[in-house]
Amino acid sequence: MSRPAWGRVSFPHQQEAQSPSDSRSSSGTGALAIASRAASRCAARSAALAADGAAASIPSMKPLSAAEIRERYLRFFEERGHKRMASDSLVPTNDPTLLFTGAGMNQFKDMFLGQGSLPWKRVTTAQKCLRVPDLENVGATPRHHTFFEMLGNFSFGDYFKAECIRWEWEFFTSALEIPGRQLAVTIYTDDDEAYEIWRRDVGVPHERIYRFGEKENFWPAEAPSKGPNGPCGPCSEIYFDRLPDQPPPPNDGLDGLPSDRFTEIGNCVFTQFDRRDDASLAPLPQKNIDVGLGLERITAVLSGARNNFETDLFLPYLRHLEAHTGKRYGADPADDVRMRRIADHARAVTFCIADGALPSNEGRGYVVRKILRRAARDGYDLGFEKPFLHGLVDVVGEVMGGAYPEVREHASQCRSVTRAEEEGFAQVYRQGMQRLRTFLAEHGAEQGDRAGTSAASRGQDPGALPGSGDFAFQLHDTYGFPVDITRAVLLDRGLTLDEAGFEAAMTAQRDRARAASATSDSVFAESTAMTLRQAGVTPTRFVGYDLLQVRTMVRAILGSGTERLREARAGDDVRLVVETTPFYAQGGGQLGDRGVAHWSGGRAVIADTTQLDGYWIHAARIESGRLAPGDSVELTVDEAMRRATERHHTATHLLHAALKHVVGAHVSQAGSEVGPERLRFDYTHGERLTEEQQRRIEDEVNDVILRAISVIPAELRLVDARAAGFVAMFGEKYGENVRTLSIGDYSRELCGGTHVRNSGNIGSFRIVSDSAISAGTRRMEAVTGAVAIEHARRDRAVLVELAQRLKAPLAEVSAKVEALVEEQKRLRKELEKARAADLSTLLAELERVVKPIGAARSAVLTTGPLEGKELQELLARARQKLSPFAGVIFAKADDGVAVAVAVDPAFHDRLKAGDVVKELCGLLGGGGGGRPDQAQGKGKDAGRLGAAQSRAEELLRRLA
RNA sequence: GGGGACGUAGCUCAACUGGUAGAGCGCCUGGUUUGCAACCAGGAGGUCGUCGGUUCGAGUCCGAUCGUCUCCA
Repeated sequence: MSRPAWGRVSFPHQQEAQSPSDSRSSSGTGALAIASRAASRCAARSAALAADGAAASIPSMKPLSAAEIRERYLRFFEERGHKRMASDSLVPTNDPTLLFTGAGMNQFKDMFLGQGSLPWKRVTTAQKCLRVPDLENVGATPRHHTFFEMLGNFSFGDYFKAECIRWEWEFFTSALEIPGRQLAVTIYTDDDEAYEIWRRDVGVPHERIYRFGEKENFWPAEAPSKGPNGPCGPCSEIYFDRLPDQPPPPNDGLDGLPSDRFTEIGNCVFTQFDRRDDASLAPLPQKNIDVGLGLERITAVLSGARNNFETDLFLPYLRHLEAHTGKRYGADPADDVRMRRIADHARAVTFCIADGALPSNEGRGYVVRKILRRAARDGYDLGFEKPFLHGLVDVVGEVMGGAYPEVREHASQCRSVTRAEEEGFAQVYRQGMQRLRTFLAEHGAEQGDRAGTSAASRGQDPGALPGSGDFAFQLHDTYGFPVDITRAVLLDRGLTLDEAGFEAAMTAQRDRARAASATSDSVFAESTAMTLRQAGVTPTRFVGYDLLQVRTMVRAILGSGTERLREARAGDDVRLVVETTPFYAQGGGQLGDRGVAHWSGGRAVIADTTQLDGYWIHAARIESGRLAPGDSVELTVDEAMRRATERHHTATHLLHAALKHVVGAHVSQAGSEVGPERLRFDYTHGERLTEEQQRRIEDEVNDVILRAISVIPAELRLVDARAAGFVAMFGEKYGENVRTLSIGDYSRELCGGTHVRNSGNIGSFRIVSDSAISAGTRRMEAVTGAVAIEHARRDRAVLVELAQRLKAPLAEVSAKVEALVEEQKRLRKELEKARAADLSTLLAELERVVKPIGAARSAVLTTGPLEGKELQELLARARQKLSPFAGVIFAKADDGVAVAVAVDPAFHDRLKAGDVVKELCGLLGGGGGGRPDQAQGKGKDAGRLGAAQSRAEELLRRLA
């Protein structure tokens, strides 16, 4: 786990207050109102939080907007030689071990190991981060968030403690003008170097420098004693002191302090050791600095707010909620918690969706869903009756869009996805309530006082409704119905939940999951890219925008793992890394190029190309000869494949634009895959396209193709591209410089793929299919160029074959089929009628052979082939007409004899239809069975029919 | 990564331990009616997600697969 520069609160006294008990006072009766009680337990925390408000104002400090603080920070470090880099996406691309970006340093992991490819040794960022472990605390405490921003400055083997500490101090005291007397710092137990710098260089008084152990002031926490191995180091935190005039507490006595005096506003991590297997801490050759400051906290401190939410970062959400619910923030502590939580979650969800993490039922999508639903419930409790969360997307855009343009660019996507999720949750909620009501009705909930005696004897909560723990778990686990709602509904009927049972089921589930997942929690996992860098291989130069063939040198040959090979021979499957390549590596939805490599005495086929952090990886099979690093090779891209892919890729851009025109501006891309055979385009839209819409889209795209418009790529700085109105593809990540693609004024998008030079090269465009892939998302597949012609040809072949079979001209195929279907229906009806008539005949025959045996009217009849269904029908009619009936029917067919038996319930003490069938079918070499009143089976040996018939007569005589 | 549930008519869902696939709403036809989900009679509509297996017989049991929902990590 990466310990955050900004982690869980690390001052020992900073545990947030917890209210010990539930509140039961509310008397809401509506289902949703009931749920609100669960939230009210947060009220006490919230009240405690309000109480400390008075101490917070700092007249000497300027209130600064969050945007201003962010900008001052980045500028401050730019002025000190740092490269200002953009925030990494919330979804880490090259790191499958992480669900979300949770700290500023994530994108620089390789740099910290001295193996990164960035040309800078100092960088600064404002990083969007998401963390979910404290989901339930959000809103109830002053400083918990899911989504937050971390301001960071980093040194990769460049400056170290002295500069770092001085600069942080200078930033706070000069750039933000926080009086030095209002700051306190912490250091790691024996980090005297840091102490000296704080004490001497900066001048912090001794009593304001606190020493803590490895749990609080080491990264990763407790690494010296517990690991993991690898880079680690002490850290030093900076705290804001709200009561600077009171004497600082002694180091030992900090536990007893009130929690609201000190707020952590910065953490400097000094990565200087390499922990080894024997728990020794060896000095690292390259010492790093990783500083993180929480923007939300600093904003709160500087604006004198009593908590992070009452700042310009969050107030717009609270006002929006006030306006739409009629409730006033500050009027009711429980509602305040809800409003704060909604504000936090609205930001989190919007940023996640904008970065391509859509709500779903697994992985990171599930986390997004969980956050979104948490907020949806708070909304219900606040009084919203309809989906409302999507209305906050625009607020996120207003507050954050300046620093993070993606939330504005993808606003319509965020709105529609959020709305669909809200509706999905409403559904889950309704169904859960229904199930719960049924359960309560079946368990005598109306006699609540009776419950619990047996529960107590099993060691469960006395008074708990038996079985309610398991049921609540089932509701939660299988149907997603929140347990606190279940609890509240029970309370409303004077019942309590079997908490012990619920916990047990929950624990079992957790244990199962834990046992099953053996995730490595190493922050610095081995990677192919790192192996290559360690070996001194330079990143690949890509020239494929202009060239399809180059002569170059092999730099590395990799086997299946990360190991490097000295040589590859005929038959080997390897991965080649070369100096310069014309092969496009899979990315931006476009598949990697295929082709061949030639060298003197050998040849390899390249089946796919991918990219890893600047290295182009060519998946190759050696066909002949030998190849070793250092050899010269000629690489040739399969041109037909590349050109076909380009046609599909450029067409994808046209399709995107056409969809927006025809279907609506809310449509945006949700993924795409472009290859030589077809293009696949996923987009957000709630309902199926009409034939008419599909036709118009096809027409529009083909129209642009016919107009033969130049397709113009260009390389721009990202900021300039955005300013020029180029649309960023949803869910994609971009570097400093981006490639843009213009197709006249028809389409302007950011795109690093390869394209045709003129829209006319696409040839033609045909939609192949359009279907739903999940709620709110559809997938369209289309083909272009020769493939489109091929498709048309295939369709025509089907038509021609159809016409031949129908012996009709092409134009009349449809009418002919319709006539055939009609005919078939008519025949089927006629057949049914005929069979019904047949059955009537058979029934009449049955009546003729029926004879009384005892009280029963019984018969044994042998007929021609009958279907099982017809036999059943015949017997059913016989039972109705000849009641009380008992009889056997043998239906002879080519493959055996079907046997059906009916016995009126009045005779079941003597004869059961199932038994009769079993015996008769046994005689006939088959099997069968059924209910006592009616049964059927089949025998394969028709030759023994006579024996079976007489046995049947014999059995029926038991009724006498 | 590991669990659980569900896929049946246009929609919402039934079908006991395997034994003739149903209801309500909607739709069509005819009639009656004309103020808030109108009524009566008749009718159409289903490869029971897909593939394979067990069985005399599979919507039902077993396996695989696709999809949806949900929980845990």
